[in-house]
Amino acid sequence: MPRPSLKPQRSEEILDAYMTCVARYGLDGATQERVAAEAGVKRPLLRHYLGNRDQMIGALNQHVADAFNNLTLELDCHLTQIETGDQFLEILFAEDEEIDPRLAAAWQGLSASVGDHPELAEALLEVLARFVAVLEKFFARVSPDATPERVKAVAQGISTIFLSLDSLAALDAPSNWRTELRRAASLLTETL
Amino acid sequence: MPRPSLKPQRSEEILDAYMTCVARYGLDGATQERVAAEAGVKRPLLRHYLGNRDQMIGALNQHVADAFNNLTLELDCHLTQIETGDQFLEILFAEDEEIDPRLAAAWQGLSASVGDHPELAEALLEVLARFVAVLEKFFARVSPDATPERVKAVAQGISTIFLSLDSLAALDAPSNWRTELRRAASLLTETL
DNA sequence: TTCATTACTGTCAACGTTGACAGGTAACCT
DNA sequence: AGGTTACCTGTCAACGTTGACAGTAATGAA
Repeated sequence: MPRPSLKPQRSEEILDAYMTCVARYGLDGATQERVAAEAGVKRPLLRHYLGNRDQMIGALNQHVADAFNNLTLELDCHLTQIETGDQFLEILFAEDEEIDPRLAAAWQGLSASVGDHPELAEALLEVLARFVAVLEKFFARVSPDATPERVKAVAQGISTIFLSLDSLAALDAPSNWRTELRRAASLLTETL
Repeated sequence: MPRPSLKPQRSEEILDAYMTCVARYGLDGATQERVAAEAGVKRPLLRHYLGNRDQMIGALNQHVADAFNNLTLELDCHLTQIETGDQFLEILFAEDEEIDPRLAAAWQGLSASVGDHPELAEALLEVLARFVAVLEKFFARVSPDATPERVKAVAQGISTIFLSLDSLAALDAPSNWRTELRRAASLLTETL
């Protein structure tokens, strides 16, 4: 019968290119032309697979949310084998790209466009909430004596620092800023 | 002789409207039409006073930098009369708009567009560096025993948290997130 | 009053982005 | 081999944003 559909793979590829562009240029700056170039396809294919712009944005939102949730799940998994805050930061701040650096940037790019696309807010919040929750769970385990409020605050603070890392990198900030932020995160963990 | 020039005032008004729009919609979303509407003038006037789009962006960058530097200076001034970290956080996290909430948002909006406008990066970094430096000076004074590295890290961490506050607000994050971030900042100060 | 200068408006052309679709090509199945 | 379906490209129209400029109104000085 028909030719086999590439829709799942192609959609994934395109959404990944889209995420890359959003991480780099923001949602408005991620034009279909750029996305197509990044994905190595012609522009009309974007429409073919993902529909019009609004649908593309919706799909991207889902894609970023899924990717972020995956990170959260993996992290959760890793953390079960870890006993100290510093080991945790070793993972979170690893330079070796174990954590996709586009994720935080894309998250920021989307959240910067909430003014024009209010429908994105909910998913972004939920994704972040899950991330924070995993951190919270971890800290509650390794620091059972800490009050829940402190644990919450530390988890929230480290999440915020984590999210801002890549936007600072985009500014070509001196590299010691990253290490100082890591130290700040470290200090937070030590308060537990 | 000539009709008196309104250039200084009008330019200021327009740039302020521009900052508002950038804080809300990002740089790309802040179209001349929106800025003009926000400022209550016709679009061609923007060009009349500020030139073409690139020049407008340059002027806006300067405007935001000036406004942020003013905040930094005021804060520096306030801090000379303050002796504890918590008093400081009281100012920084005040809900009563003592600190223009558009500032951090506009800063984020600009820094999100660095991919398309690399020339913005330098000013943004410098502005942030000054802010951090003021915090650093303050903490070094009230916690003279703390090591410079710790002071630096705390200042950097709190700055990052401060900058991210308004973008979370734009997401309609539950209000306790703000209080948790404040608590995180508070924990940071207590490590000194 | 008249003149010089600036404030402001109306309007159109140029450009980039998106939407839409016709038509060609490639793969799979019977 | 032929038919069916999906992949992919070329192309044009519509829309929004920006650039540009001519022309009018207002103000203060000579």
